[in-house]
Amino acid sequence: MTQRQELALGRLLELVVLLNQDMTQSLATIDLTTSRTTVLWELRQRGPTKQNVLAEALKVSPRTMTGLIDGLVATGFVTREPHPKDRRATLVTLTAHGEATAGVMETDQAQFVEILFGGMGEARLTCLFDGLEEILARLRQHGLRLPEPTEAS
Amino acid sequence: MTQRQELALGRLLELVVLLNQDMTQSLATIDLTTSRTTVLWELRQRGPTKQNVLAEALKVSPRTMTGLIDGLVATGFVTREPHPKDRRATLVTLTAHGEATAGVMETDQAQFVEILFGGMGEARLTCLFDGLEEILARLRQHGLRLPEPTEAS
DNA sequence: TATTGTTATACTCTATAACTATA
DNA sequence: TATAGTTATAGAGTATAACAATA
Repeated sequence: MTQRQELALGRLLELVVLLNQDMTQSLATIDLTTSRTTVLWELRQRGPTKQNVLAEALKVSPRTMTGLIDGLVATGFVTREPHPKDRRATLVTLTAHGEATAGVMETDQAQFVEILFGGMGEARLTCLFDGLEEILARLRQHGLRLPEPTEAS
Repeated sequence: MTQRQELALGRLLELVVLLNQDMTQSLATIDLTTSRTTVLWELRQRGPTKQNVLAEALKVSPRTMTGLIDGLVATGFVTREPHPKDRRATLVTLTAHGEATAGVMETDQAQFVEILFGGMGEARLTCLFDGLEEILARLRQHGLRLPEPTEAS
């Protein structure tokens, strides 16, 4: 492990932390959490959706999805509607507020991109992008896992 | 917002998610969480430390630190020792197991670096690093925040 | 019998407020 | 009076298991 590689990992982790913090904070100001926002995002793409489908999309248990929807209903982003063909199921549906919020998030994303990459040279952007791609590929190749923790103690 | 910028943000967020998942999973196999691991890391640098110092280091409330230490005590990574000069305070101290684990994590980090950057060309590594630095600088400049969420609904 | 979503239970991270022991 | 850490309480995300209603 060269020192430059170690530094690069440091920057990467720093970025992970910062991006998480920023997103969490910003979303909190509009009564959202990252998990609930992901649900909103899915609903925007899919339209009214069954809970189990959402649970699979987020790779989360059905029970956890119940909780997320509970929160979104309580804060007025979605409603639970009866499924027209299957009385066991409910269709989670965006409210007007939910739609509006999801729409605004697209604008915000554009502004965020501007902050991160605005005015960054073509060459550097390409290079950064390719680097990220390569890291992602490597991570996926290794089964998306950190090295098996060498047994401690 | 160009399409390439949008793609770059996508990769960045993907990486954030993957790194978080991987770290969480790997740590779970040795009975740790990311928060508790951060405490371990601090203890390794600082030696026996008062809880309030740790709370400030993690930017977390004293109450939250109590919970984190409770967990680390229960799983055998640290002990609470009386502070020699201040009977109000406790000194959180790594056990042998805690020391060993913290040590192993350094090795793991090296392996992880190898996965991410091993054999990556000098030029690309430099470029990636510089790109990350630039993004971090931009984020910091903008007060570590996403754009003020344009009022929804 | 299989599926959908719930209740029941549990663990983690997070916070504020009130309180105890000590400085 | 101020500080260190606790109990009390609360909300959010996560999970498994048991169960009701429906397919």
